[in-house]
Amino acid sequence: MKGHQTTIIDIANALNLSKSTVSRALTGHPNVKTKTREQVLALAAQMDYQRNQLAISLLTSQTKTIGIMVPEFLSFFFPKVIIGAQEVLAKAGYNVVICHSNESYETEMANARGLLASRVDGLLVSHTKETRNFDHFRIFERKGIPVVFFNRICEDMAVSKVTVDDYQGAFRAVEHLIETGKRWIAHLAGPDSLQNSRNRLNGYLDALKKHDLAVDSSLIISYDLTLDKANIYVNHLLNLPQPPDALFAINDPTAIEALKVIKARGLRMPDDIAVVGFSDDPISALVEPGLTTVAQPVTEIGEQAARLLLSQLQNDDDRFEPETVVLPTYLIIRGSSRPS
Amino acid sequence: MKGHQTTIIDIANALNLSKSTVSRALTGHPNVKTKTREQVLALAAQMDYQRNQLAISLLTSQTKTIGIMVPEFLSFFFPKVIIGAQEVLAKAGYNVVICHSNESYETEMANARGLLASRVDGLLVSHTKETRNFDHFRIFERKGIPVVFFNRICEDMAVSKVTVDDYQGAFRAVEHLIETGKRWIAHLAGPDSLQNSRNRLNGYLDALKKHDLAVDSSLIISYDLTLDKANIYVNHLLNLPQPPDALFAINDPTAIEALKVIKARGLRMPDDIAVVGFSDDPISALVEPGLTTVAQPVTEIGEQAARLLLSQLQNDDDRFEPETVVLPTYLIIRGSSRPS
DNA sequence: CAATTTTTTGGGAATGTTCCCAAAATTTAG
DNA sequence: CTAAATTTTGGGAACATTCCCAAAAAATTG
Repeated sequence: MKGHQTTIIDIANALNLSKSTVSRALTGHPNVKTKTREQVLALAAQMDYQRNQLAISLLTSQTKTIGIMVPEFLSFFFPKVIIGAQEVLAKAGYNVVICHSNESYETEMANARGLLASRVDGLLVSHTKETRNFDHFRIFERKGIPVVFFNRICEDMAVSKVTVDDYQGAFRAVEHLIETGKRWIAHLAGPDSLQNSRNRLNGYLDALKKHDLAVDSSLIISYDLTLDKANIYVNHLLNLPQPPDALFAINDPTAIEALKVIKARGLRMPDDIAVVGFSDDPISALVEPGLTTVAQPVTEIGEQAARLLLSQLQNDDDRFEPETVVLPTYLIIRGSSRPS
Repeated sequence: MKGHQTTIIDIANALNLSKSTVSRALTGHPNVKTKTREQVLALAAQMDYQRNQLAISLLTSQTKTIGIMVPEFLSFFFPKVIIGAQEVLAKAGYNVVICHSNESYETEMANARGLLASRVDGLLVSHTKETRNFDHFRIFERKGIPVVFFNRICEDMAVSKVTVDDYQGAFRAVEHLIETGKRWIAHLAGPDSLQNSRNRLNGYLDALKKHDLAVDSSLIISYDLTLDKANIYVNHLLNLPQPPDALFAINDPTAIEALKVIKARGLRMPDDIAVVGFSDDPISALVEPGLTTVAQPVTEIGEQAARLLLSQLQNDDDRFEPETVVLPTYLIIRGSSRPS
């Protein structure tokens, strides 16, 4: 008994039927005598029969499984995206396999190989900050397995993509700081490898330009998103001969780290220095002062990515045109920048 | 070309070899001429060959995949457990499929069916708060697929389990409140369906008893962990003729909701009312005042659960003895209860 | 150089399922 | 009651792989 799972052949033998008939009864095929179907169903339930998806997938060469690759899932962002995607995919009868690469390029490649071997039907990807070579994703493209990028996207691949308007969000955030009278605005930027880092940086730069403010390169620091580094850089900025009167951070964890440093130094927010983050992490509403931040429709990113993938999965007969969806962001103003 | 993945037969035909030889070359079997192996490997790389795990799993009847079922993964807790488990399992050559049931019993059952159909080799489970019937997990047991419960465990099943010492943690937390002079301590408890809720409640009760404090049932409220309810109940407690001077909450999100209500009412912490949570959510260190909380070794829960599963997976020849691991908790005292 | 040993290769079964086509059983019509 | 039509069932191929056993090729020995 050990290790042996009930198969349709076990049921067929027990009832003196052929596996074909049992298969038909189980899958709800119409051409089965009612009595036969009932017998099969009853025995299947009794024997804990559970269809073997491996065999079916092997035969039909589709697994009805989508791989989702994310760089991490300790912050609220990626789990929430996944939930959005999963809901849409589940409705279409797809399962989901989640891989997190822990921001490691090596792990990401290994995961991609694994998903390829387990024959996922499609892929939703947000790559690591280390990823500069995308060959492990191009294999999917070559094999005709649809790939959709979200949040962190690869510009060079002709596949569907979902992002938020990072440029506009950053622009609006910095303009808000300028409107509240800030003139010497620092930017803790993300790594250059991420397209959304670059877009946010450009939004920052253009907002300064629009308002005829000088861009000072000593106020712009790109870093790798590890929080202990954020701490160092914020301290560095505050130690400058002319410290900034505002800080726009690449994301909320970074901004909150800045809040800690600023509070520890006894500076007042926003009077001495205002802070704005990006992503509206739930924590941001709870810290004191509340963190002004650029919010994005997180669940919708997942939903949209899933929809783009599904549409590609369904219309595979003719040539597919990749699509890019850019979702809007909106500024949430809280105590860290609201003029008193 | 479309939809067709390269197989060993494609390679075999191209090189005028049999599929057996190609298979051997690819799997590193020793009995292959070096030159043949090189040819096969070169062509495989060139043709983007990727072994079909479905076929292998079907043949060997093991998928080298472990299912992890969690009720949610928006809070930091479950992702962190998953990361711990995944690390241990990956080292042993296992992949992981994550299912979240969104606290829905129906979804949990559907997920269990899915994992059964896709033939996972084992299961790590933390069930939903709705789950009272565990038949969908017993099927795995009956089929000889090892199951390990963690965090939220089913007492009635003779399988391995990993928990923290909820009783001791709660006891210590409440004793701490008593030591700081609190005498009228409320408890916002979790649903009765969760074993850890019951254990924490017992720890609370026994701490009161040990210090000869009266247990007042109006100060104990069980609820379903939805935060808007928490808000209502905290307000209710504060409106009592004799409001509590301390609150022990089932978890940190609940405690933080309480903090909000208390601050909105202009009460001082911990003088007017002290608050203690459970689980040491990262947010708890950031709110003001900092939240006193019972911390637990989160990643280790996942690691231990994975190890228990692996040991069961490896020694399947003889009878297996289920094991229960109880990990220690420790109290972190912050501003919400530290006497001024 | 034949005989023996060793290395390398090929053929076929097995895994669990679906689906097509043919065969058998049942129902309907004349 | 037979013939035709319909319903129900069975047999076998196919999916991609591994592994066992036998066959072929190469290497070694006397």
